[in-house]
This record gives sequence, C-alpha cells and structure tokens, in this order.
Amino acid sequence: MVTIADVAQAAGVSISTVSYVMSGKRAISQETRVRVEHAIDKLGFSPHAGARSLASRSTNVIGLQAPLRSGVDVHVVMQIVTGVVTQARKHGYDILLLASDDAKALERAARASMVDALLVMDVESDDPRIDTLTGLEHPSVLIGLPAGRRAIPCVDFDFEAAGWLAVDRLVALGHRRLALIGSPPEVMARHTSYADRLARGFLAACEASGVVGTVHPCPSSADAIDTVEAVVAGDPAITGFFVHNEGALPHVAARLVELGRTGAQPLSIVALCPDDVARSVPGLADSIAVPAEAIGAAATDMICEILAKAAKPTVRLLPPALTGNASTTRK
Amino acid sequence: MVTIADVAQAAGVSISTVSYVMSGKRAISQETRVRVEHAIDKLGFSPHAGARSLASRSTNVIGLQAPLRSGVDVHVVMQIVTGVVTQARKHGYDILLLASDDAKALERAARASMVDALLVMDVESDDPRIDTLTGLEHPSVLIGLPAGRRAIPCVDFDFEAAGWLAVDRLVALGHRRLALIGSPPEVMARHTSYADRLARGFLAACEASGVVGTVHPCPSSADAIDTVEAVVAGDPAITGFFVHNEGALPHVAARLVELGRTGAQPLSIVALCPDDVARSVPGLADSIAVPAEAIGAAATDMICEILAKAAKPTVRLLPPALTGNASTTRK
DNA sequence: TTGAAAGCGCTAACAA
DNA sequence: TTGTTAGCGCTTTCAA
Repeated sequence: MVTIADVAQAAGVSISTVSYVMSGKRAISQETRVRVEHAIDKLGFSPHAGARSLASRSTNVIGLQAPLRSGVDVHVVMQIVTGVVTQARKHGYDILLLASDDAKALERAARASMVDALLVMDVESDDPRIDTLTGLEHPSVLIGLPAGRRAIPCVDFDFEAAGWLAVDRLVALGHRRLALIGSPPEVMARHTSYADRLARGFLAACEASGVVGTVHPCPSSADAIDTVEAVVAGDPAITGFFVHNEGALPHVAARLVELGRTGAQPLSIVALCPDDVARSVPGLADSIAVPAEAIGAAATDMICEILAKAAKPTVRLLPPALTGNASTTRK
Repeated sequence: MVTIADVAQAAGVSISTVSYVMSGKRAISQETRVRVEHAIDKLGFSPHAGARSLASRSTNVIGLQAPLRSGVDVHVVMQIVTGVVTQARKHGYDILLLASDDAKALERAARASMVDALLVMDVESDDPRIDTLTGLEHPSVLIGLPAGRRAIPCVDFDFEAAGWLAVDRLVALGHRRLALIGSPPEVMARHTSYADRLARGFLAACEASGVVGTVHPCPSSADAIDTVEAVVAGDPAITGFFVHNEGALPHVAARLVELGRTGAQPLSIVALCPDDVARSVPGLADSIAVPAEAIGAAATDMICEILAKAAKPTVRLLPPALTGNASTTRK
C-alpha cells in the first residue's frame, strides 16, 4: 500500500506538505506542488479513508436509508437514489446504503462514525426515526414531508401543488367531474404524507374550481382495472382522470382509453409519474413529472450545504410541471 | 464521543480487554465480560469505524456497483440490491453504493481502503472493469456471467437453463412453433450476456425438441405491441410465447390474451420475471421467476466467504423454476 | 513556505 | 486471564 510517507519521500518533502498539497489548506510553492503531485500520480496514491476520518473526524460519506421493501414505487426510488449518488459524488461524498428501515441502523452508522450525515427516505409523520435523528449529532435531511414538528430539514416534490395543477388542466379541458386514481389502499390507509397531500391539493382545487372531485385508492396490479370499472359505474359522468399509481398506470390508462373510444364522451387522463414511465404508456400524452432524480439531487445539495455550514435547515418542495399535451380520447 | 478508553475506565479494565471482549479473539472471564458489556451498553459505545479500519486493515464494507442508468430492469436491479444489502448485514458488512459504472470508481474505493471487497453488477464480456478488478488486491464477485477468461468469480441466474425450461413447458402444452419475445434491441445488439444465454438455451431446446423457435427483440414500452403484431403476422402458426422483458410484459401479455381470445387457436405464455411482477400481470399464470433477491444474497455470501478465506472463487448459477399453471388462452 | 510531532481511536503483538 | 504499548496513515498545531 502506498502511504503519504512514500509520497513525501519520493517528492523530497515532509508528510505535512503532502497533506497540505492535497487539502489546499495552506500556501504551497508552485515548484513543491508540482513535485508532490507528480509523486502522487506516479505512485498512484490514494489516502486511506479510515486514517483520514480518524484524523479529520469526518468521513466524506453520507448514509442513505432507502425503502427497499416492496409496495413502493420502484422507479421513483431508483431515480431518487441515482440523484443522490450522482450529486453526492459531485460534492466529494460517497453513499453508504442502509437497508433495514429502522432507527437502529441510523444510530449505528452515526455513532460508529461511518457517515457525516444521514439522508432518510420514506418517512411517515409519526416515524420513530425522526426522534432518533433529532437526538443524533449528525445532520440529516428527510426526503419526504412528514406532518408534525418538522425539526429536520425536508426535501420533497410538491404533491399538493401537483393536485392543483392536474385539476386546473382537466378543468381547462372542459371536464366537470374528476377522479383521482391514487395509491394502493395500504398506502392511503397509513396516511402516507404524499398521498394525503396530493388528495388535499386535488380536492381543494376541485372545490375552488367548482367541480366535483373524488379520490379512489387503487391496487398496483392488474386489479387496478376493477377500480376503474367501479369508479365509472359509480358515476358515469366522470370524464377527467388524474392517475397517481405507477403500477396501475398502464392498466388504468389502457382501460380508460378503451372506455373513451367506446363511451359517450371524451375522457382525459393526467398521470403523475416519472417522465420515462409516462412515455412508455400508450394513449397518455398529458402528465405531471415526478422529478425523482432532482429530488435526490436537491436533498443531497441541502445536506452538503448543511455540512459545509453554508445553509440553514429548511423545507424545500420542488414545484410540479405539466408535460405533453392532453390525451383527450375522443369518441 | 464515547471511546474505548471511556469504556475501559468505566469497567475498570484495560482497553485491550474491551477490544477483546468485542472481538472475542481471546478468552475473557465471565465476570469481566459482563462488566465490560455493561459499560458498553451504559455508555452507548460504538467503535469508531475509521480507527478500526486503520488498525485492523479491514473496513467491513463491501462496495457495490449497481447500474442506476435506465434501460435496465428496475425491479430486478432493486431486488438484487436488496438481497445484497440484507445479506451483507447478516455477515456484518455494510454496503457502499458506487454509482458511475466506470472502472475508476472501483479503483478509487479499493485504493482508498474504503471497502474490503467489490460486487459488480451488469458486467459485459469485454467490460474494462474486469481488467481493473483483476489488477486490484481486493477480492470481487461479478453479478452476471461475462464470456471470456472468467478470472473473477460470478453469480448469476442460469438463463440458459431457463430457456430450456420454458421450451419444455410450452412443448408439453402442445405448442410446436415458439417465439421468444426478448430484451430491447439495444440490449440484444450489444450481446448482453444474459440475453444471449437465454436465446441460446431457448433455441437449443427448440432444436432438441424438434420444434420451431424464433427470437425477437422487443422495446420495453407500449411499442412492444407492434412486435407482437409483427411476430404473429410473420408466422400465424406460432402459439407458444416466452416473454422476457419486464417493461413490455404487460402490453405483450394483454395483446396475446386478446389474440388468444379472438384467434383460431389457444396460445400459451411463459414469462421470465420476478415473482411479484408476474403476479401483477393479468392472464399470466405461468412464469419462471428471476430470483433476483436470491442472486444478490448468493453473490454476497460468496464474497463474504472469500473474505473469510472459506471459499474458492467459482461460478455459481442459480437454477430456474417454474411457477403457477399454464395460462393457455382458450378460444 | 516548509517541517516536526502530537494525537485521532482502535487492534494485536508482546509481556506478565 | 489480563495489561502495556507500538503502531495503523492521516490531519493539524506549533515552530522555524
């Protein structure tokens, strides 16, 4: 193994000089710098991460707790993770992936000084991890927006605004009775923050626009079709659909397109999903993108800024934007 | 921060005793052990990971390079990662997630002693990362099976056997002309190992069984339907379908079910995908599960055994198994 | 502009 | 069965 001492010797300087060349924390003459950098390259030196963290009391690693369990939106999770890892590298950080989504894992990583900070996904309002995080000395950022005290900075998509946006769009297309085809029943039941916020925005916007809106949980499988049938049977006048359920989307969209073709009136669908998912669904031109990768990147930026003492903890919600044109299915 | 010295003092022993209590590397009297463990609990001591890795020359971290780019099978990747992380914890390891899928990232992690070993996903035959890994002092395991020298241990699903199994099943159901609806054209074109192996098994099995088999690349989107149309138009006598393309599966299955209902003859579909994906697709009871989580776990076991000097590097292929009953769509 | 040296918290000889 | 102590490779203060 190549150590800093080897580099120092090869360059004919002291160990501290090598260290300072790397950190840039003190002025170095042009000549020495070149000699040291040369030696580093020639020997292929990489400072030992453990030694570094021991001496500097920081690891350049961020712990990320991602929900690997099922029931979550795989694409979205993947994209957020991608955003986190990619952005972290830009700031010089690596990502330690913590699986088991319990508070213990967070504590372990923090107390063993394996990480400088923690990024936690999929947090619910009464999540015990929030207390754990609050008690830790390490800074942390939540990806999501639990209700409540809000003692920890959060980054998320503005689901509430997305609800408004979808309604505005559907109303603009002339629809007067709208349905939100949403998350699976289990997600709705545990009042997951984003599902609640989306429904709240949707319903408030309906009321503000003077149209009728209803919210329908929907399983993420082929059974989703049953939900559509039930909604349509329950109120045949519903012509505006807002679909937020990646697993169900292809089925729901297919069924709605079919209904639109055979039915008495034109239907419109607005989907809420990552861009690439929207593109893979036929008959779906109108969608609100969940900027999953951007969320991951934004959360990472925030934690890095906090680590650099450059920012105060805040809540940050990324605004929704409409993509494509209306997919009104005409008769 | 609580250090080992604090624990030693609290327990009235030397720091080496505390260290040995934790590692179990030497005999400790019952009494001392209890005192030390008590102190550890009371003080909430976790040994500093950096200090530990500096002194012991091992990190208890495994680097995992996962393909976070698109074009890959998100569910499968997620499940493999889940398997890796979960199993790693059982062996006492944590996972450092390396994103950018270049050789540099692997070298960096290894040379900076951030990891004890590397797990690399989605490796292709002429992948430059293989040379890098071979040149490293750290052990590594590939998740996948690149052709060629095979200097590094591999763990993967036995796609070739899966091809045989699917054909056997379809032939047993009475089909005589079979089609493999496979990976996207770009994946096929770069001769990705698994796609090649699957096709090889499929075609060999067809020949062995004396039936006609053809292989068709297929985009992972709604355009997949066009592929189905083209295949059926090209040879209307094809009645046995083997589908391996998660993105296209719902569309292909839906179209085939429809064709089976309206067409002249019964069709059968065998899908190759994770179990839960199979369950979410309607009209699809027959599938071969890609044991993605098990692959991740197996790869982790292998690398841990290698680290423990308990196993020699080998190639390990997990066998396929058929799930459910035939979804023969009768007229 | 540079060097010497004191730790950082732990493991693992070596000693008792 | 336990303690003492020499590092592990780096950062950073203190001195020059």
